[in-house]
Amino acid sequence: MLTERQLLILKVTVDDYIESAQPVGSNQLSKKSELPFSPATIRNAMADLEKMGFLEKTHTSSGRIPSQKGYRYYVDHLLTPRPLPKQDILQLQSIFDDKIAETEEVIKRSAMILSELTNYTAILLGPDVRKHTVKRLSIVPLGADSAVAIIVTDSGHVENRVFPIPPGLDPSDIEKMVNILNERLAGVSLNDLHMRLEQETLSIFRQHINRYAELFTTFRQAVVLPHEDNVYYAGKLNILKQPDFHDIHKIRSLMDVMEESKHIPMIMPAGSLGLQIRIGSENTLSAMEDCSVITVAYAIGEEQTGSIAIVGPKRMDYKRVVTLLDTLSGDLSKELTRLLRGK
Amino acid sequence: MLTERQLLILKVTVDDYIESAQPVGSNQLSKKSELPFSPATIRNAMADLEKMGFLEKTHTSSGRIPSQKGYRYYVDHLLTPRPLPKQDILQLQSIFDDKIAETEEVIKRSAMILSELTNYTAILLGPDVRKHTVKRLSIVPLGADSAVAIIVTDSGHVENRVFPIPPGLDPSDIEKMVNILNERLAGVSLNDLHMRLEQETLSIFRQHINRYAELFTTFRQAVVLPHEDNVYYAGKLNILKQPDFHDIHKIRSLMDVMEESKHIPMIMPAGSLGLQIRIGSENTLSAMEDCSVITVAYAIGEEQTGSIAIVGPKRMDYKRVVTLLDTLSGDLSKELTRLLRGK
DNA sequence: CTTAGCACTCGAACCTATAGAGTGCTAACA
DNA sequence: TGTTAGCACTCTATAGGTTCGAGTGCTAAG
Repeated sequence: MLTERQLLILKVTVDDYIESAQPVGSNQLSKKSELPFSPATIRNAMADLEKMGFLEKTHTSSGRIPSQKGYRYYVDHLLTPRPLPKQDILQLQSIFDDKIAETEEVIKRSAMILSELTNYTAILLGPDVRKHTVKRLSIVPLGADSAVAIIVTDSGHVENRVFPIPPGLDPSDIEKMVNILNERLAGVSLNDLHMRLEQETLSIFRQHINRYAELFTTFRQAVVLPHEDNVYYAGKLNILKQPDFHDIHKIRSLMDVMEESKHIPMIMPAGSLGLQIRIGSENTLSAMEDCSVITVAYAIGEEQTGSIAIVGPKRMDYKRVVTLLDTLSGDLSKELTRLLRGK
Repeated sequence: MLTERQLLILKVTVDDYIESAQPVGSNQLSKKSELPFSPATIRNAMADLEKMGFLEKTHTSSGRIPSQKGYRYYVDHLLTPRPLPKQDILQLQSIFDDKIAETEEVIKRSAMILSELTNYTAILLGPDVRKHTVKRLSIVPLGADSAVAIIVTDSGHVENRVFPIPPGLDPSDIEKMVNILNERLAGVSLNDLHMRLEQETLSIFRQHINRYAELFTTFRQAVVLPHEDNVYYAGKLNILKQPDFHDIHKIRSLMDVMEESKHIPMIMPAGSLGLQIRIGSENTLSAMEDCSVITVAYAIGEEQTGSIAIVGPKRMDYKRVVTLLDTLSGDLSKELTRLLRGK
């Protein structure tokens, strides 16, 4: 068990290291007014903390830095959230200042502001497009042999894809097809669209449309969404500002991993409610073993969710980021739900 | 005037430095079979080349590296284009392998392949969306108070934006409006859209639609396109592979500049036909003074153009990149024009 | 005109000494 | 008994010195 004093010293050590990025020594600490002890006393306590695995030395006679376990304890027990400075609150609220009507636009702005406020990298995951439902389908012919298929969802999101149409097709057939599609598929989620397309409309096409087979096949291919996940990054270059990252190779593999959208689920695991902090090797990806990631979910209405992640060095300003994310996730949920309801 | 031998030695020196990234010495060069001279002879020639400003020394007793003037001369007079290896040609052609119908998709893939083939950063500028013409306008109401405006262009590009609609508006009015818009504005370029909207449709709205003013105002705001230029990047992280860039601050300001789309016109000036090479400080942006940029334009049909840029170190493999860009720009023009014609 | 020879220069790598920050331990102190 | 002063010790970072090697410029011989 840790004594009061040890706790205090652990906290101050971590705080100091977070701020200075330099190993912390007992002399330095003894100068702080929170710690009215002599360097020797602090040394003893730090030695204990090291024995227990909360602190580490970079070499025999250096000051100490928090270990992974040290950060973990700090985050779990020593984080005294402090209200955000007004300046920050104002800036967070500026996200919603202009009356933006688009979910995606709001999310993009959130990412930007967040990366500016933290100086870390912000990754925002929008709500899963596949849960959106079809509001309107349309097909706009572009010329003799191609057309663009457009799907508008209830959220105002628009998916579109150009696809080839069989040559010599009667334009009125396309019109018929669009009507049937809208009649049958309005309200279907994008996820089910592909399946329902066959179930509900194929037989009707067969009855009403000449040469339905070719048209149907190419259209179906167009609406299989190899949609990019809607991930928004901001402040990718902020990593380069951190003194913790000096090794170009590490930076590269880190940036590589973050760009690659297939790694997103590893960085911000879905389905976790509330705020999550992963420190160093607690991250699944080895390229991120020197990083900490803080994630939080937000909600849009009752069903849809998105998530926010901040990626920074292990030595990140947890206190500040946690408060920022807490606030933003609340605001974002409120605002986006309001937007959704309006529709 | 330069002698034959000096030319040869300049060329080999630049070639060697491009390959090795190390200052080139006379001993090293004398071992090459292209240069059957003694080190002393080569030394004399190199001393001359230095006096004339084509080569530089990093310090008194070091080997030499090409100066800006040296690169310029090399590029202007000593570049002997060499046919592309089959491997590269195959990979370039793989861009058009799948029958992709979308211009944007083709451009994206080109950027990717190009950055892979060169190991530099590729920036591709798509054709100016503002020159595309309206194929179909539509408005899809999302609920009581908002709707999404959709513009499909002749190229198959889709612009969309959510905008608020006045509460209590008659849905049939929207339908009327869409009909009028399509009747009057089909074929208008996106650039002129805003102007023509007022000229051609406002008076008609006045006659046919109740409360046209509010609807018109918000709709007009929606179709003012603060469209992102369609710029596609690939291989942004390739800079980190170059041994020339070790200073994290320089890397950061370079990456910063490249991300910011407002700098794009500075990086790849429009309106230049043919292939352009800018070396070091020939670039307008000071963040790019250690880079070379090679740009080339491509055409889509008779009117539209886009451009391709490769950003790498001054010590870039000009020969290879020039050939690659020449080939790709031709292929791209052909393929995209074909795509356009089909519509 | 070319080249061999040679003295010279400079950076990179390595060693050494020193200063300074920090530690652990012991003994004195309240 | 817990706290602190004192002290020897450790290790890094820095600066200075030496050596090695690659490269140069110049001169004189071929």
